[in-house]
Amino acid sequence: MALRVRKNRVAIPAGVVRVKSADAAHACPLTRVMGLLSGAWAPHVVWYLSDQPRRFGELRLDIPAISARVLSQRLRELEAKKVITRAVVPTTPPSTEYELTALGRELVPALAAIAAVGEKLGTEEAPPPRRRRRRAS
Amino acid sequence: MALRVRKNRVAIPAGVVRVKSADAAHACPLTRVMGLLSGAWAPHVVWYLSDQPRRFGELRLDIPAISARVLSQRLRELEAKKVITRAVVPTTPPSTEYELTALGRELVPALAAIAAVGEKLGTEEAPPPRRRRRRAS
DNA sequence: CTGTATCCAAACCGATACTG
DNA sequence: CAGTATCGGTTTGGATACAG
Repeated sequence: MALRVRKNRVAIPAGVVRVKSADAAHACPLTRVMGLLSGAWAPHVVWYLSDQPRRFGELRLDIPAISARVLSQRLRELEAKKVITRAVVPTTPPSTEYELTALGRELVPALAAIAAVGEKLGTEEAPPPRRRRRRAS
Repeated sequence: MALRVRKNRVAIPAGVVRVKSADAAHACPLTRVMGLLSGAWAPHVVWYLSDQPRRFGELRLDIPAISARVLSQRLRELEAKKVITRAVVPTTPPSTEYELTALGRELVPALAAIAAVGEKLGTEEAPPPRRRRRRAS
């Protein structure tokens, strides 16, 4: 993995190299996992699925701020990435069970670590994730 | 914090409540931290800053895929959120030192957990984070 | 109940060019 | 070196309405 920008490579004077951080050793392990959790809500989905399998509507209640559209999108993406499984229970009315796969469960400790930080920061005021104001009209 | 969607609230028959997951107990601790790491590159910035303070150009080399514009944006956002500090060293040419704050260091373990998962998944092929194809023209 | 389709806004990102 | 300005493109997300 070439360690240099494509276009605007900055010329660092040889000898001023302070510390070669990205040495392919612990290069970008974040990238892989981040790819699995793309989108602001994917982590929440996995998180709420970590307790036990849940259904669409339950997840919707777990994450009030999410819209059905986005929840559906993330769910299908996570399914495609083998992070969760989708099981349709042919009842009336039909219901679906979403559950973490082995891969998905791998992510839980990481999310737990994040949640732990959140708890620790805790009480401090927390700016809402990313509220969008609807246009004034 | 009302546990119900604003508009499209789904009516779950009372008695079918499987498990009350989001009970304000371990509600959404992710949200707070996610807000700190908004954007696909913010985690990387914090991650590469976890070793030691680094300069703008160094971070740019650490994260080849990032553009100067976005790096600058994230840097200023993280500074505003008190995750990092910016110190301008009045030399010629001028240089700047970015360093994690106490808050920023809180995030490192969480990122380490993510990185650990990434390492564990490791060798498996990893779809690039979110490569954008430039337009064909 | 479980989604999907449209419409629209905002966040995010890269390339390039330019300033102090 | 350290940024910012501008431009255009992609991605994510909310609201609403509607379908199986």
